[in-house]
Amino acid sequence: MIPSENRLAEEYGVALATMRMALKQLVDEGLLDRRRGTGTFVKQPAFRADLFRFFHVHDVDDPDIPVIPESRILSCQEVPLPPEVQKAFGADSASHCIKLERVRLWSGEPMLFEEVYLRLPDFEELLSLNLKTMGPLLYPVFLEKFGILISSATDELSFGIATETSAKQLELASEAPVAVIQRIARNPAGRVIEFRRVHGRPERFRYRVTLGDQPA
Amino acid sequence: MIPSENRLAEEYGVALATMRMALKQLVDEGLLDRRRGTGTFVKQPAFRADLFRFFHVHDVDDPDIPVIPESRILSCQEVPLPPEVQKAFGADSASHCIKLERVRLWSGEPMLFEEVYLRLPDFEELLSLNLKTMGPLLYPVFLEKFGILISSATDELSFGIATETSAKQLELASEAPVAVIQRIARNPAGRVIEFRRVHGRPERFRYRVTLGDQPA
DNA sequence: CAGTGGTCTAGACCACGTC
DNA sequence: ACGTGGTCTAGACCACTGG
Repeated sequence: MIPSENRLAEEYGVALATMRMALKQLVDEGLLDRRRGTGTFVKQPAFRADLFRFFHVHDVDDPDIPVIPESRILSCQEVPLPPEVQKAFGADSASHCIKLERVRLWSGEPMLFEEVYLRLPDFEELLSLNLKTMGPLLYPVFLEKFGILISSATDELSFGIATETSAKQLELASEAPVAVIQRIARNPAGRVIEFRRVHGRPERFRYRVTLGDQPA
Repeated sequence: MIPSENRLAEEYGVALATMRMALKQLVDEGLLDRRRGTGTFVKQPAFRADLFRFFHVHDVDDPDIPVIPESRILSCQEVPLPPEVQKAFGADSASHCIKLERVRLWSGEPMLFEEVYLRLPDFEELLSLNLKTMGPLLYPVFLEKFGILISSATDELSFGIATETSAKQLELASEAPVAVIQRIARNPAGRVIEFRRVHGRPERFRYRVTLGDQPA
C-alpha cells in the first residue's frame, strides 16, 4: 500500500486533484490498484497465463477442453548463438546463449518438441537449477526465479519437415511433415527474451488464438 | 465535431471539470478524439486492417514482406446452415445463410481456398452485389456496405486433408495435406458475424500473430 | 487573435471499508 | 467514527490550432 492521496499531495506540494490525476494515470497503466475505503496498492505484474496457453492439443472427445501438456526436459546447456537467434536477439546479444530442449506430452504421447533459446547472462542461473522441479509452464518460472516478465509474443506457424532430433522425440519417421511454430517473446520494454522453435505432430496439432477487442 | 467543453458544461449545467472527466472517459473508450486548439470529434470506428492481414504468404526472398493475396470469387449463394456454422452462430440464427467461395492467389498461383459463411438476413444484399468490384479484403466491405464492424476474431489452425473442391482449386492431388484455418469473427457486441474455413497450400503457408501488450 | 483542449488549484460532499 | 478513494465545483493559466 502507498500513502493516501492526501498525504502524497501534501508531501509533493501539489493539489489533491493533480495527485489524483497522476494516480489515475498509473492505474490506467496497470501499475496501481485503488480501492475506495481501503487505499492505493502497487499491483503485482499480472502474468496473463491464459495468453500463453494456446497450444491446444485437441481432446479426442471435446476440442474445447484446453490442455496443458506435461513437460519433460531433455537438456539445458550453453551453446553458441545460432544465426536466427542472433537475428531475434539483436546486436546487443552475447555470443552464447542457453538452449533448453524439452518434449511435451499428453496422455503419455509426445506431442511437441521444443527448442528454447534464452539470453545470457540473464538466465545463467538456469544451468544450475534443478529442472525437475519446474512446472510445465516456463514463463511463471522466468517471473519467479529471474524477475523477468514476458508480456508479448509473436508466433509464426508454418509446415515443415522433422529434423533428425525432432523426428526421434516425436516418434515419427525422419523427414516426416510437422507443424512448426517459431516464437519470439518479449518483456514489457520490447526486449526479446526468448526465441523458441517448436515441432508438433501434425495430426493432433491445433493452435487457437483470438485477436481484437474481446467482448465481455 | 461536437461542441466545446465550455458549451457542453453550460448546456448540461455541470462544472467544466466534470464535463472534462466525462469526455475523458469517452476518449478512453475510443469513441471521441480530442485535439487541443481544434476541438472534440466523434471517432470513426477504426477498422484495424492490420489485425486481419495475418495470412502471410512468405515471399521467396524476404519472409518479412507481408502480402495481400489477390482474390477471385467463385460463387456466392444462399445455402442451408451447415451444422458447425449453426453451432457458431448460435440459437438465434436463421435456417439459411450465405456461402461465399473464393480463391486467393499470389503471383498467379492459388494459395488459399476460402469458404465464408455469413448471416441472413444481414447480408442478403450481398447476393445482388457486383462481386467483381470488391477489393481483396472482405471486412472493409462489411463496414462500408452493411455498416457491420468486425472487431475480434478467433482463429484455429490445424492440419488436414484437402476436400475434392479445395484440392481442385489449389491444384493439388485429392486428399493432399493442407493447412486448415477456421475463423469465427464477431462484431463489438460479441455477436458472431462470420464463420470461415480456409484451406492453404502447406508448403508456402505461414501464419503470424502477436499477442500481449505490443511495445511501442 | 480568439477559441480550443491540457493542466492545475483549493476547496466540498459523498460512498465505502475498517475498526 | 474515521480514513479511504470517487465525484463534483468554480475558478486560473498555459499550449496549441486556425483563420
